[in-house]
Amino acid sequence: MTERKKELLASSQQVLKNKGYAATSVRDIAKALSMEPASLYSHFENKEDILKLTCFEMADKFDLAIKEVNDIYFNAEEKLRMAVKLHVQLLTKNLDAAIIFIRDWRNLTGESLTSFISKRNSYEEGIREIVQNGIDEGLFNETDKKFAALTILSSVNWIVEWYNKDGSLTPEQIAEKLSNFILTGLKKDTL
Amino acid sequence: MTERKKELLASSQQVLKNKGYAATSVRDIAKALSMEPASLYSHFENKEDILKLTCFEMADKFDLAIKEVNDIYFNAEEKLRMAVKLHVQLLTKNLDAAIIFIRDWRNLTGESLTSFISKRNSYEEGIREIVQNGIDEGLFNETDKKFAALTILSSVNWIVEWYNKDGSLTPEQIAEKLSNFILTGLKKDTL
DNA sequence: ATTTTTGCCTAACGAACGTTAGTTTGTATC
DNA sequence: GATACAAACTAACGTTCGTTAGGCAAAAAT
Repeated sequence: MTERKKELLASSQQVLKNKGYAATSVRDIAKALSMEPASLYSHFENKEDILKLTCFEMADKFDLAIKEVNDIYFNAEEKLRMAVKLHVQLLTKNLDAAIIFIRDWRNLTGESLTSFISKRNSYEEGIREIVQNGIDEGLFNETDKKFAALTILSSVNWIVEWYNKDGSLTPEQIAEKLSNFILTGLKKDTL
Repeated sequence: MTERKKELLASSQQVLKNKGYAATSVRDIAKALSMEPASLYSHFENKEDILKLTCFEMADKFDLAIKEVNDIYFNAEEKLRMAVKLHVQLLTKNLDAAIIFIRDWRNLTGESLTSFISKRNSYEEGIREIVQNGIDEGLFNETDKKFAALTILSSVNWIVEWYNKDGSLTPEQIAEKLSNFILTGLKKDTL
């Protein structure tokens, strides 16, 4: 991908995240790119191509991150903390793309959609593995792995709804708070 | 609202949840209702009216539920468990509407949008209150209330993404699992 | 110096969009 | 039997949609 294309993709994402993929027209995107609608097609195959590039670029980054974590000989708590930290980093450093990735992947069609879902499942499986590690190590409660993985992912992904890079919390602080919450919950330890 | 209108609204929601509000055309909806597109306008003001009715009907139900919970003299743990239980019940008993409510409220415009957001904030504030109760009672860890409320809500709302009424978990079981997770997290109590 | 490629343009296509006007049909009410 | 109302219809409106064809100027490659 050329520098120009990356630049155009980033600007496209900036406008797509506002109203969502389906409610944003090619003309809206073109305006944000300061060009005529037809000129878009010199860079992208079609409208969905922009969505495809966005979703798969993010999916690939997450895939890489979870594989990295699961290849390391940490204990489950350390693995989980690292997975959350990397996840939060990916979301916050690519906030526009992340918002589209999380909200608009359903608008993919055909093979793109099925392939995206399978990537997503494999990431989810990575999280489940960590939970299983923790159970095997006697560190985590015996639990419904699928349920736990989904709950973890939902709370992590939700940060794109409120994260503000000018806000008071750094991505690192968010990751730590979130990890603590996932690991120990709200309740005080009743010794 | 007449029975007929309720029935039409329910069928509209069934089709809207599939592709999302923005990607679903009035003609799609009409087809699901076995009528001509123009006939829709005998019952609804316009397309957004359907979204508006859906979002506000759900918002009102949640509003009622949280007020009910916060008016009861339970301790914070009981309040939280009840809030989660009611929330899960509302989502699962109105799954089609809930999916639209959660995913598509952003497509509201003008006064509807601002009013919806304010209702949403007030519900969120209700959850924050419960967390504050728990802190005051010395039951919950001193924590970032806003952060905690958002994390709780994200994990609860996420169930619409995987809940299946023919699945193995009843809404009650889901609510209990979720409450346990929120309260105590993954980690085993280390006595 | 000439050719090729790139990046954008103008113009326009056919299709789909949300919506309106006016009409017909069936069903209660008087 | 006449009247009123509701719920659907047919037909079409103007707009916006995603996309294509073809051209033109500047930059890069030969």
